[in-house]
Amino acid sequence: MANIHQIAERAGVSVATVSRVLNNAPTVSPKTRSKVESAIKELNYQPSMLGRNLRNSESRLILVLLPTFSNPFYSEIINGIQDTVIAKGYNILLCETDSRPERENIYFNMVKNKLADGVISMDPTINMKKLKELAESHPVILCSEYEEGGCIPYVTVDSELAAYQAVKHLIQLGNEKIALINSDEKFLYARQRRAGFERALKEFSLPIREEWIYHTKGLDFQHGVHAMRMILQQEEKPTAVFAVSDTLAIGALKAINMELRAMEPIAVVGFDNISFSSMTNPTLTTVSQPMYNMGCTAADMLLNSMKGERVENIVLDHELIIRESTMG
Amino acid sequence: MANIHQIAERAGVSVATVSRVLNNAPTVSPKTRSKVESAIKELNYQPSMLGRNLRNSESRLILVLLPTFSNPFYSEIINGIQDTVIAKGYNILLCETDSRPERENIYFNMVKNKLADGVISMDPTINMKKLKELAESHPVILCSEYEEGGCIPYVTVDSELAAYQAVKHLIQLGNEKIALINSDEKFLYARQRRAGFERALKEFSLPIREEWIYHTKGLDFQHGVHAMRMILQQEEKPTAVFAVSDTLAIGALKAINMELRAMEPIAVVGFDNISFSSMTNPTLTTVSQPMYNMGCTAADMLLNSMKGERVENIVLDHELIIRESTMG
DNA sequence: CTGAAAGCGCTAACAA
DNA sequence: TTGTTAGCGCTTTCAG
Repeated sequence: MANIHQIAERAGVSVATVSRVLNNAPTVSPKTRSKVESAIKELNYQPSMLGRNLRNSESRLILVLLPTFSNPFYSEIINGIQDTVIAKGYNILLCETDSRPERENIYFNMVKNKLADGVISMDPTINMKKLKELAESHPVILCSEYEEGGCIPYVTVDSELAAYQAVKHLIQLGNEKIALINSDEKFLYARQRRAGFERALKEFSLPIREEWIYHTKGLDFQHGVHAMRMILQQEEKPTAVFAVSDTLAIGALKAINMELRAMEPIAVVGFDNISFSSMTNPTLTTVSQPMYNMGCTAADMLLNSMKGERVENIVLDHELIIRESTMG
Repeated sequence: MANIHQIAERAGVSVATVSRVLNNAPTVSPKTRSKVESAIKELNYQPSMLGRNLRNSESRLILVLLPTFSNPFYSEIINGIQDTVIAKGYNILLCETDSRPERENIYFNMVKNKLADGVISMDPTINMKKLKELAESHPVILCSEYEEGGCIPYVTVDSELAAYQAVKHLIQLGNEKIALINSDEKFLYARQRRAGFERALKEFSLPIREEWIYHTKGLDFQHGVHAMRMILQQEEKPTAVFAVSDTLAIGALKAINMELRAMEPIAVVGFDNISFSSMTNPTLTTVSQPMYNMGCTAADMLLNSMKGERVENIVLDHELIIRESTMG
């Protein structure tokens, strides 16, 4: 692969002029420009990103941290991020942390090492302390999961309100015995969704029964299946269940289908509106998060932050999508 | 952020010695090493990847091309790739082409520009001509979708055989009227799966009826729903359907559930064994592809190819997973 | 409008 | 065992 010197030689100009042509500098005469351009064509030259990046001290790479690829929730967000940054000449370095702390270090170093110009984290399991440290000297945006009162800008939805509305919907349908399938409450979203759940129950003077609250160890379908089974083992069974993730809700639906064919149906509400949620039987009532838009927003915020602008936190709108799983 | 000169100065050594410590060269005395190491600690130094990459003329980044994030099939493969390359000190640059040719160019240039050291393509829509051109001078591996008789090494499964076995399973269950939901036959896997489908029918002297073969314009659930609806509009309805992707099969299942509650059940077989396929109602019989392993294998092949080794094509084993959708 | 030259941060050949 | 130095490929100031 040719380098800039060979182009300069071939075109009979200096490397500076080649560089100017490469960067569309206005101060190049048309004649010189075309000489350089033909040299570039003839030698099939591509400027090296490595050299350019070193000189400019930027990589034009955005690091995106996510806990796992297996939850489709993240796929949609990534779509939004990718479309947004590509339009600005950036690319994404996608990193699944798998909730493994040793991986975090690799990624944080990549940023410190200048291999990435900024970070979007969607990982609730991330080491906030380290991330905040990184954020002091590098652009960082939190997407979806965030930190209350923290100093890192975020884009998210109002989980508490969304959960409240979801549970209220169940109550208004006549359900008085409502279970909650939550994930680990070390995550902010889990605490918020639980708070919304409790607010709705309290508003209607319904008791909060701990035996109907189950905390899963993950968000896979199987965790939802297991949670629902545990809840169904209770002597008194709930008539409805709110799960904090569609994946859990879909697992719950499966467990209900398997174990309760002869019983009263149990209403189910999920959270996220992943594309599967309209393919289940029954289709799933769920809180729709604007995932694609959230990705775009996070990317815009990061790009602005990288330009040195101050960015504000953003809370996007959600929407309760009512489908068959709460229609008896 | 400090650079190597500052460390050298602080430690009272030359930059070469610092570099040696950084790269664990054996020819550094323990005393010097510890001087350098404390300087590194004190200044909180991280070597710049930009400088190192330029010097070494490598980026330690692997470009992974995939058509879309929304098919979970790819997520699993990516897991395998990521785990494998991270262990070798590489990272992945994940690129969704969305089947947009202009994006392809961006990515190909990244490789030519040295921003990526090698490519794993899982994108059936990729411009093979350009990819082959790239492969002449850069390491490239095809994963899942490949080219028969082409020169780019690949890892895949035997789609024809898998499809044959899947359809044979349907026939042995007593089905004689079997529909095929295929994607666009410009894709090799689609042609191969159709060939397997036809081989099974022929073996049992069953006619191939074009009105029961539907080609979708994509692999989303909705395409499966639509395809099944079209097939169900036929005067004579099939008793079973083979879909070349779980996403399509799940959509088909949905269409069947919606439109045929009172009718004979229609058996369905999918392809991929995505995790959602055990959550549907009924659970989906499907061909399991070793997705994680395929990702690991592709990554290993690429890494070897980057070392200059010759790599052989690999065909991994598949397995028919029999679930409720073919059990009446 | 163009060229010479410095330098981004690092590694490695060579010399000592 | 360590230091000096050239140079990876590029951009950009400064001088002309």
